[in-house]
Amino acid sequence: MDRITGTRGYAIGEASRRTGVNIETIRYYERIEILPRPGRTQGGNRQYGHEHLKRLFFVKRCRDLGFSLGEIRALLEMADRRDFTCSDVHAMTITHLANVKKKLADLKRLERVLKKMAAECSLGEVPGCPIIDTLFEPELPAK
Amino acid sequence: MDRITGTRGYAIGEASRRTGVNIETIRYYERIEILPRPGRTQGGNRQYGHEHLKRLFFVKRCRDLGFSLGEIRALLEMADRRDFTCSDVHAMTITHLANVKKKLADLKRLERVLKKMAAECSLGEVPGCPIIDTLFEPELPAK
DNA sequence: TTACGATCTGTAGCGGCTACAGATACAAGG
DNA sequence: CCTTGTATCTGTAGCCGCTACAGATCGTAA
Repeated sequence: MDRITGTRGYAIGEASRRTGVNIETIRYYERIEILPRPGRTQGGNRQYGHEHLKRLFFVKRCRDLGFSLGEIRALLEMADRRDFTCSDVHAMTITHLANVKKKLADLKRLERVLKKMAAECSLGEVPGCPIIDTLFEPELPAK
Repeated sequence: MDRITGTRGYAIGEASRRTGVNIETIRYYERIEILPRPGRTQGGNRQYGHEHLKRLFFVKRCRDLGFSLGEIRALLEMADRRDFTCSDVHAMTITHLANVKKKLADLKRLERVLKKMAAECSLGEVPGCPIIDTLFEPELPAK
């Protein structure tokens, strides 16, 4: 595309700054074929166009939303082939949402247990501690 | 200990069943020195005593509570040396609790965004989808 | 031209397991 | 005692999603 338009594109550092994706990570995405190979300068440096940045943004957003690279690959494939239906995407989103909800529930429980442990602690300066004692008990309370 | 008391102890499979820790994981913990090396039978099979199981329970509980193996190592070292004070442990717990709270907040945001995306979807059977469109936007809404 | 930063490739490491392969050990039945 | 079948053994490699090097080359401003 750069060749067609004649524009120079962005070096990898610039792409990194603009998308918030680490340079090493960008190269990693290329290696695992999440990101298509960009053009190169005569010397061999990568040159990214707007399409690449758009895709990188997409990947970053999905990662921020907790999608795995596998899921992202699936989403991108659908988007690339343009044969996806909205309900395909909806299904993936709902599945992912369910996972998130589950993690939320787990974390809430953790929070509760940790708070309880901390509250029971007398903060004494002598050895011995109810937290350690609790941890040595075989059962997680308040399952 | 087995030798002193003359009891046989538990084979690794039994220890795994009793603690809920995977066999491979038990061996892994031994390798990274979270769990002390157990005695062996004449043939070379591991034999665990109650102390080992107790420690395994401890590790499992901590993992379930989201502590890293590094944190667990620190807790165990304190417990082993018996020189820890309750406030040391309290501090670690509070730090960890803060991390959990942060993760909780992040996940809640994810949940909100995912719900919103899903709700905007018309579930149409034709190509094109507001979810994909949203994902291609550079900014995460509702930061 | 020279200097310095940016980028290049390739490889190895992180955490926390998990999954093999191929060799032994052990317990129960005949 | 011998066989069979399961359990366990060691060692190594793989998983995910990066991250961190090392050592070479590119690009650019003075």
